[in-house]
Amino acid sequence: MRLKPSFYLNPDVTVVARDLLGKVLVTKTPEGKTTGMIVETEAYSFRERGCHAYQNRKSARNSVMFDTGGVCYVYFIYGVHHMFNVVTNTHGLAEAVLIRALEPLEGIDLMQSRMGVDTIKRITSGPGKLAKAMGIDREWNGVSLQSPVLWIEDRGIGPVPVTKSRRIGIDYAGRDANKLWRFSIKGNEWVSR
DNA sequence: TAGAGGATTGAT
DNA sequence: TCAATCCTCTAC
Repeated sequence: MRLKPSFYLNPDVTVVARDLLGKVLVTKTPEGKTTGMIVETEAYSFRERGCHAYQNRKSARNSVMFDTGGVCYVYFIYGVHHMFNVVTNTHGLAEAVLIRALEPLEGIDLMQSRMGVDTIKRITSGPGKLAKAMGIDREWNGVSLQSPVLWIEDRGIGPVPVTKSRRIGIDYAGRDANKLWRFSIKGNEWVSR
């Protein structure tokens, strides 16, 4: 069952990040449908330095973060990778959850062909890789999670055991880099390295 | 308008 | 540990 718009409006982005674990991300493209269970996320808020929208800094790139929760925020980085985020909270309060790893469920053949490999292991274990495997690029920026080509659904997996840790790659954020805002399913073999 | 650097990855 | 590689932001 597809997550309702209200799910994304929670004023605490860390709660959404945790609750997304065990949910299933679905994309549909002309090539086909791919799905994967979310096993690792990170929370970002305008209130802290690790975030693109820190201190409400708004730009052409991150403007989608200021939208009402329930759309996706996709950006290109390092000249190589796309990052897929879920925007949360109400309009004007820029918060988002970065999806860092999935457990592939359906459309695995398609994911493998997009990645140019024939193994299932580690094809979605990292934010850059899962965006590629799911066929997501910056053309998807701002797309609603209620759209017919992109959504997240609850398959009744229920509460999962959660591991909290520091976020990755934001050493420049000073004290905020120490926040335990990375969430993963405890013991899951599909989390990023 | 030029220059620096980034919410990463995979190979060395 | 380092290069790939390009878009965005900042400063001039």
